[in-house]
Amino acid sequence: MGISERKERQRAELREQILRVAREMVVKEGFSALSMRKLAEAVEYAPATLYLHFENREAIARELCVRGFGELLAALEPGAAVTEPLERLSVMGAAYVKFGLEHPETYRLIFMEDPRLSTELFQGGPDGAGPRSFGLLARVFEDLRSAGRIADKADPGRLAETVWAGLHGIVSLKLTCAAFRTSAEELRETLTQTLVHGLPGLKPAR
Amino acid sequence: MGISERKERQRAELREQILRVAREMVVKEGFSALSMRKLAEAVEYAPATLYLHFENREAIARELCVRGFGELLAALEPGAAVTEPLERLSVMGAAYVKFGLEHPETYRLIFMEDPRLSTELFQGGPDGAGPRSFGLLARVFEDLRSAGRIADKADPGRLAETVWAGLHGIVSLKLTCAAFRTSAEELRETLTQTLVHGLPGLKPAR
DNA sequence: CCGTTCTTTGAACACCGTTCATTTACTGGT
DNA sequence: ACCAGTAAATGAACGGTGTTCAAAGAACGG
Repeated sequence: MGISERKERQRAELREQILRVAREMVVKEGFSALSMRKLAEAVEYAPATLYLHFENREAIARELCVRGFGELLAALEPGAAVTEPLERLSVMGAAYVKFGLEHPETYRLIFMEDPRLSTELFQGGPDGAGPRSFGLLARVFEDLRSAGRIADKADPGRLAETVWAGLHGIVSLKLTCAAFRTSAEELRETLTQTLVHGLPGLKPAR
Repeated sequence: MGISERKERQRAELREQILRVAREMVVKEGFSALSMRKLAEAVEYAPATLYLHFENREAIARELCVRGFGELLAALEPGAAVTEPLERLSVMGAAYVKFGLEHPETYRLIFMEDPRLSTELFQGGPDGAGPRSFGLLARVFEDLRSAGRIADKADPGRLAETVWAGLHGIVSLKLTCAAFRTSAEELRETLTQTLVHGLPGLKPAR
C-alpha cells in the first residue's frame, strides 16, 4: 500500500517548496523581509499551515542556514585538491570570498545574523559542514608543518582560525560597508600574501 | 526673554533622554529589541511624540551608530600616540578588539546590521569618525614607509584596509560564532604578528 | 481674556509571528 | 456504500510592531 508513502512524499515536497520560496525571498530581499504571511501567500497555503512543517520562522532560517553552509563547503572543496599548500590557501580563500559576495544574503544569514545559527553550524561532531570546512583550511597549515616548511611551534588550528577570521572580515565588511576602496579580491590577495610573507621588505627599527 | 531658550533646552533634553534610554535598550537586549512603543513607555511619552524628535526608528539607530563610532575612535586614539609603528599597530588592534567585545551590541549596530548606517560613517568628509579612525591605522604603514622600513611599492591604504578587515573579522566572528576555540586576543596577536613577519620559519617548497 | 502657536496624544492603519478550535479531506474497516 | 477515525488545512484571534494624522491640550504674546 504505497498510499502512506505518497502522503509522506507530498508532505516532503511541500516542505521543500516552502524552503525554496523562503530562500528566494531571503536572497531577493534579505532575511528580515522573510515574512511567514507572505511566504504562506506565495506557496498558496494559510499561514498556520507553515507551522505544520516548521516549528517557527527561525526553524526555516536554520534550515536555510544549514543548506547555505553546505553550499559554501561545496564551493571550498575543489580548491582543497590543490597540492601546493600556499597555492591552495589562495585558491580556497578566493573561493570563500567569491561565495560570500555572490550570495550576500545567504552569507549574512550564516555568519552575521543570529549567533545561535552560526554557532550550531560549527558544533555537532566533526562531520558537520562547519568543522569539515574548517578542516580543509587547517589542512593547509598542517601540510606546511608536516613538510617542515613552517616552524614546529606554529599552531595550524590557530593559523587557520586567523585566516578564516581575516577572510570573514573581508566579506562581511564588503557586505555592510561600501566605503572601503580596495576590492575584496585585492584585500584577499593582500591578506594572504602578507600573512604568508610578512610586510614587503620589512626592516627593523634602527 | 529666555523662554524660548528654555523650550529649546527642554526639547534637546528630551531628545537626549530618548537616546539614552534607547541606547540602554539596545545594549541590554540588542537592536531588534528596540521598540518605539517600549521606548515611548520608558520615557513616559506617547509613541507619536518620538516622531517629533526623530524621523523614525532608523534615525535613532543612526544617531546611536554615530555616537558609538565616536566612542570607538576615542578608544583607538590613545594607542595612536605610541611612537614605534609596529607597537602602535598592536596596541591599536588590541583596543579595537577590546572595544568590540565590550560593546557587542554597539559594534553590531555599527558594522553588522544595516549597510546604510555603516557606509555613511565612512563617508562625509575626512573629519568624520570613520575616515579619522581609518587614518590612525593607515598612519602606521605610512610611517613605516616614510622611515624606509617597508617597500616603497607597499600601499599603506591597502595594508590598513586589510588589517581593519582582519580585526573586524575577529570581532564579528567572536560576536556571532562562539565555536572558534582561540580567544579574540590570541587571534589578534596571531593576525598582527603574522601579517608583519609572515608565517614563522617559512621555507619555500623544494 | 483672547487668539495663536507649539506640544502632545489617542486612535487608527497596515503589518507581523504564532496559536488553537473548528472545519475539511481523506482513508481503512465494516 | 457508508461510517468512524485520522490527518491536513484553515479562519479567526491575540498580542505585538512602526508609523501617521486629526484632534486636543498647554503655553505664550498681545
